[in-house]
Amino acid sequence: MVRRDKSNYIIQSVAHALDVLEEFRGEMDELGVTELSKKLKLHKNNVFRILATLQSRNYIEQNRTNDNYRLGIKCLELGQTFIHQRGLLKQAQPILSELAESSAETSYISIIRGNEVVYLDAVETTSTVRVVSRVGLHMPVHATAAGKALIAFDSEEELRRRFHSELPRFTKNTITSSEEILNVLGVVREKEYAIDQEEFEDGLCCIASPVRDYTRKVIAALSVSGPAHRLSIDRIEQSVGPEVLRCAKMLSIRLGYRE
Amino acid sequence: MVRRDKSNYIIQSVAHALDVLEEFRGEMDELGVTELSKKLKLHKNNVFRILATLQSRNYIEQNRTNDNYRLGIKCLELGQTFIHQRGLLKQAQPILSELAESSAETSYISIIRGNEVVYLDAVETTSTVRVVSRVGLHMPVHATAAGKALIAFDSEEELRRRFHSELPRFTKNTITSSEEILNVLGVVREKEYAIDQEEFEDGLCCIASPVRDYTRKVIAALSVSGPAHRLSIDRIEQSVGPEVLRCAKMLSIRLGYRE
DNA sequence: TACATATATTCTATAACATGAAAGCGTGTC
DNA sequence: GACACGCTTTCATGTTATAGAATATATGTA
Repeated sequence: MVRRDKSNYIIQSVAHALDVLEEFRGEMDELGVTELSKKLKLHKNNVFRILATLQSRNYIEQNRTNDNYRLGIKCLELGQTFIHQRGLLKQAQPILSELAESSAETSYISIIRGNEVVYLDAVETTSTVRVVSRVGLHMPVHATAAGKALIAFDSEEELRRRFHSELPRFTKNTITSSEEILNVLGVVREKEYAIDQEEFEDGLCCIASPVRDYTRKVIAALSVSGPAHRLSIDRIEQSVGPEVLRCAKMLSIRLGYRE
Repeated sequence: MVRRDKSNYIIQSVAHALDVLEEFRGEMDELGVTELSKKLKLHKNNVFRILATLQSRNYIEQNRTNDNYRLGIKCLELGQTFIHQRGLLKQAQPILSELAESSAETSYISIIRGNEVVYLDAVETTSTVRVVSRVGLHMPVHATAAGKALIAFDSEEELRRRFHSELPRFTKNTITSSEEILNVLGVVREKEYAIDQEEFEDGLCCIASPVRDYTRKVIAALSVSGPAHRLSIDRIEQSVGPEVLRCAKMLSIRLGYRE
């Protein structure tokens, strides 16, 4: 079906009401009927009735001393509902499942706390060889894919502040040079996903991609981890890497991110 | 005039739209047209058109994979606007009072709008020599302490975009060189408070400190202003500056800021 | 494959109601 | 007191929101 544009179905009176509501976004937090009427080219009686309707639901309230109108508490509640419903873990759940299935590895959602990655949730792989779950663990930023994805888009100043000396080693693959990690992060920024090839734990590889929200900032990392023998460079670059990136972008959109 | 109850002026179609919007408050974050139609006893076509209208303004968005609808980013923005317009002033009130008392000068809370500082509220000094209140006034960012505090933490790119040519002069002390203002802002970032020494108005000095909220961004400036003869450099650096900073930090915490 | 079901979307005509015009009321200023 | 201004109230009509039905698509089942 070729869908008609939804603008064909707009209800004019509702749109006018939204016009009124949106006038309160400006620098003036209190507005009068006449002022709104002039700004919106609506008759005063119309503005009054729209305000009365919005006021009846507490989206708008009236300052009794000067008769001006301002936003009401319902606006705050609506915003809080948005935040609640669009919460990270809730929105991540279906995407973690999808990623675990499509990659056949364990998927994770993690955040940054100081210099550590915190794994918040996971969906296990169905493969026969499993790795130990990381949920609840704190891990070093520089030696994990999730950590790299979480910080890759920080400012250069912030990154230099974070990496100014030799980094702790965990395996023979761990990157311990600040200079080298900064280079790797440049690659992460280009590819939009990060890799950990047995840098934190022998035999374990991870791929992670940044997740953003309505603030447009990286707020989490979506990642997949599995044994090195299953996660070859080929498989990472041809299949799992782009899949993690795709899922991370999907999650970002669900969290209100707009490119 | 005995005012009639405003329920006499409610616009039914707008009320229906608000009914639809409010159905998204529950645990179900995604809802379909038919479900909403049944819950609200509105015809499906009506619900569809209301959703289309709300969607055109981003109060509602549609999940493309399952055709369900959910709250859109505008709800968050509306909530944020409410917080901005109502939360700040309410939380600032007691701190303005405290600061006016401890500094024995007039305290202000102000925000930035474009290239101007807007003074939202003030608590007067109890000193015998008073200055004219600035509440409601718009003033140039570069020539006021509040303006400097509001922009000091913008990115260098943003600051260079803002200050790229000669700045307007108000007094013999006004900083008119873009290069110099950028240097001064560096000092503001170090001290976490800004000074205006008769730069906008002869005989008037101000000290301002940035106020942040849960977004971790600078959203307002807390300031003190008084006559130059009372606000010596010594007094500013030894007493009033740190006091303004302390109060600004207190207000930041009240607004949800966490270091 | 055919059929049933469910849902979002599309179309249309009419009567309901949103709009526009004007009047009323309260407050402030000269 | 006269006038200006802004919010609120009243009323009639014509615009448009509503109600009813149809359409298109996807999914599930036999």
